[in-house]
Amino acid sequence: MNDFNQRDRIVRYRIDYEKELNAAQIEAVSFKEGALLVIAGAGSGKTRTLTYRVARLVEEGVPPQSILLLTFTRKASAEMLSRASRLLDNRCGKAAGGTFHSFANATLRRYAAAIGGQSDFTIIDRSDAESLVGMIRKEIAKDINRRGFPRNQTLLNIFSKSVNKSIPVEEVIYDDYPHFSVSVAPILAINESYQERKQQHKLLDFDDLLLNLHRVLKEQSDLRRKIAAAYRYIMVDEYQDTNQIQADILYLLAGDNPNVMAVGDDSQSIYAFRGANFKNIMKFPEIFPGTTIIRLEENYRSREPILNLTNKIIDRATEKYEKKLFTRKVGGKTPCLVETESENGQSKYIVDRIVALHDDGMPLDQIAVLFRASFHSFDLEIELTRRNIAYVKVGGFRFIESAHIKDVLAHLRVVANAADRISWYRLLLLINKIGPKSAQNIFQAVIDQSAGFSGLINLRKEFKPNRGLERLMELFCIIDARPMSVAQMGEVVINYYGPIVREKYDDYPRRLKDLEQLLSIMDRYRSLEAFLSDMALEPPNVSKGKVLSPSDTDQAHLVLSTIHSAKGLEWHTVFIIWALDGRFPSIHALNSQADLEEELRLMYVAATRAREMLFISYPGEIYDRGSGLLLNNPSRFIDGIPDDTLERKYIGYYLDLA
DNA sequence: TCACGGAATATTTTT
DNA sequence: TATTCCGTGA
Repeated sequence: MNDFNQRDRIVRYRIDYEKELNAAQIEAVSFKEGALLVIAGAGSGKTRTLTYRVARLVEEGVPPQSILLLTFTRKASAEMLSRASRLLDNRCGKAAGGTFHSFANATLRRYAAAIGGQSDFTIIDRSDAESLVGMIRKEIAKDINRRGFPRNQTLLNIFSKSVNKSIPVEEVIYDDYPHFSVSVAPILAINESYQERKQQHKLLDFDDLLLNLHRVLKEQSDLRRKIAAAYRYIMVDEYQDTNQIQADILYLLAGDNPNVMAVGDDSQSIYAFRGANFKNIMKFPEIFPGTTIIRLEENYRSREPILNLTNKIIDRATEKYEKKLFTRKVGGKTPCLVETESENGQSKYIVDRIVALHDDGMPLDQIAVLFRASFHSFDLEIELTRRNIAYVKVGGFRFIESAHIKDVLAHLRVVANAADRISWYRLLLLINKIGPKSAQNIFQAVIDQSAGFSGLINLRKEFKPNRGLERLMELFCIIDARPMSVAQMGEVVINYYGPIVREKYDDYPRRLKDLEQLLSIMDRYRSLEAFLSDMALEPPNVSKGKVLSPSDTDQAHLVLSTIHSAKGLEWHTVFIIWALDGRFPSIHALNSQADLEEELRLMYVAATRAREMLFISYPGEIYDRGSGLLLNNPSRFIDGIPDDTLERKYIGYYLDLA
């Protein structure tokens, strides 16, 4: 028996852990020194365990500031910490929490001086990165013929994969994109130039955040020790979705006396496409010798018939930690597999069921419709609107990615970082009569002055501004003249941008509404830098066009969500749509065993979201335009499961109504 | 050098 | 079904 367990008897805890947790959970929560791996099955109280552990450590007298909770989204960590605060007291809120990316961002800015870097970098998202790559390829590789050369998007996928999997770019090409092998040289040249440009313009993409943090920790051992000493207790949630660099960062952060707790479920690893490697979780005990392993196998979420099905689904995975989930929630309805005669028949069936449930008194926010890809819900959305059912859509294309939002942000970004070439281009090209060439000249002239964004104002003589450019100069004069709050700055930018959006888009009223929404978000920030970082790192997850007006938020909404965005959540009733072989699994995953396994886990994640009722549906016959195939089989992940586990139904009565 | 129109080309999930 | 790219005319 170790010291800690002896103390356990003496200390009087304010929280009654024995009563609130099961044996395995208590073991995890009261674990103190060393490395701990918690293999937590779906619905086994993973979040609960992490939350109680934070509270427990604080009760033990650990200073909350020395606890670091790394999660998959910042929302998740904020929620856990606030739950811990409610359990114990608000000391728990002082623990540090966030994603690997947000932690990297904060750390790099804080220690910028010490590492000889700059703190006024801008974080660029995927589409920013794409336009940068686009600029470069035009300059250095204009002679490459279009055909047979990867698009910007693909180029970025290659670069990013190389970083996230810690393997050279060439190798990624040979392994995953053999058809581009002939273009290795120009691709490498573009990559090199891309890395240079980012440095020049003080831009960091998502991968750079992790890379830079990793490099700093690795190369500057004094600083590493300092940071490691600051965070004596580290917890990582969703460990199955970390990649190699994140695992390395964790190792370096943990220091020589690692107190690290990793929680995850290899069966729920669904982010391989961005370099996540579920084998990380298998390797954890090797990296931290002497790791204690605890399994949480009791499922508190789902009724037995649902769990029977999900156990059957994950049985088909070939590589996993063996675990057997069980539940005490016996009884309940057998999950249903529903074939409908068409896509619209599927939508109508779903809406009918939802209306029926709602009429029986079920709140709409207890129901979710989940799907593999964002566009799978288009037809359903039309049907829901027609029947007047309130819904929110999560995942897929986002609010923040729409052109008008990015336009406004570009103006703010050059204020924060005048070297941000992407944003200069973006905002200059909005102006009439200014194209790439003029934008380049103006950008260069601004940079040459090294007077920040306000350098633009002094260019009157050189560039003989037209009306549009004149207005932009006036805008920057206003911003330059006096200090402003984030929201005030947003307001003057939107005032400036108003005429542009009216001219550019027919649907400008809707877009102007979005900008209002953006303003109300800005209102919550005191520093422009923090606002911009957050917009890149954790933008509002609600899809575009579905931004809620404040009056709407009280009302319960049906949830439509991609499965990826549904991770960690649960509902009373869950519908999984488009469980059609070729859609789910996606047609593009069919020729790779690893991809198929990932899709299988995705189906598992979707099905384990349900507490009481689960419906899986697919349209009976769909012609796939892309491949020319006729898709007419249910998803292989649920096909062939006996009727007593998954009840089959065919719904054909909508045929005449379509 | 810019703007516009027609043609070509496709995957999806997110920090 | 959109979006993105290229060539042409002003």
